[in-house]
Amino acid sequence: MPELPEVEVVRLGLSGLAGARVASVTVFDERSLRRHLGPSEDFVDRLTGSTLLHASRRGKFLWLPLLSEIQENQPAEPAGGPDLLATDAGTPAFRTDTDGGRPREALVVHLGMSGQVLLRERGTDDARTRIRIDLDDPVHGALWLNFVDQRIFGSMAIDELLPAREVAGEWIPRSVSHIARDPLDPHFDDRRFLAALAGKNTAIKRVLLDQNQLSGIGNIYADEALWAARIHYNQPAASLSRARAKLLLAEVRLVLGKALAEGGTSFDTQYVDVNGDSGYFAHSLNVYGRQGEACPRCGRPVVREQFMNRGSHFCPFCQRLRTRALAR
DNA sequence: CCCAGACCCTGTAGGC
DNA sequence: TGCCTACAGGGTCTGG
Repeated sequence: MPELPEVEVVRLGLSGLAGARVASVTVFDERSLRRHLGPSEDFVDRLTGSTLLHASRRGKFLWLPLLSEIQENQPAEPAGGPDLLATDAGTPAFRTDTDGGRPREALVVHLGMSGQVLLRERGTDDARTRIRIDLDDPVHGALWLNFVDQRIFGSMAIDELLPAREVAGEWIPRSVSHIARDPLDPHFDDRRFLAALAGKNTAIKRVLLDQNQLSGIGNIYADEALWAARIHYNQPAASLSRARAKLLLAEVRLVLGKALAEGGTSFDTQYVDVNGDSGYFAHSLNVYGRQGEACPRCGRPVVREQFMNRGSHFCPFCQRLRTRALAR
């Protein structure tokens, strides 16, 4: 179940693809294009022939900016020079806009529950490959990028790049622009997040999972961070003291950072990096998936309850639901 | 606007 | 052995 650390590992694996050219695209299952606005032919046409640039990420979404064939064939604008239009045959025309060479759109990837991006030598198939991108890479040669997704909650799409809100020169796909920054992002706004918490009467876990408030956290890391901060998943967000909310945010950062350092969580073959290797964070989990086992802090059994159509794992002793505002 | 819950999707595990 | 059901949950959408 890829969350921020897992997606970041995939992003790092894809960053080496910068400069690779898309030779061809095959869509085996159109359901994997659910987020693409337009038919699959449009997806294939816009991707084929373009060059991939280095991968970016916002929360659990990642994207590879695309340089189109047309842009590549255009000569660079002369520095400081006036717009030169063709005056006779054979003289190249230059674009008038100053950022004519920047990527206009990107290949957006979301792994959903079971998505994998696997880089293989050309000709190496993977079971349940929904989309294949055939690449010519200047360093690695002929590659297949196999988008594998058992449950098809993930997707690929081509989307327009827009300027990011807070940071000049940063671009983000339109379909991702509503996703909040993740808590490890240097531009994450702590004060704004804490203020949002104070204004929400809903359960704290629901807020942690709300990608519009802060991104990158899924069910696993929500449970782990709440356990570390000793907060019950159903505690109303607004009932947390500011100190308690700050502690929770710090624990979120700790658990995400630790998982990132260990290469992401893995329980089975559901999550793998671009080489198909698993992470090792599963050994570090304190409550997730450990119902019935001893709480690592107090020794009492960990409990699993249904919440938001998901399992919530917690220690009923360490994480008690409090009806009055938390003092500390 | 805020909030809660339904829905999508399929390989695997477990019961009988 | 084989059939059946329950289960996993990220993100979007709808309805109150």
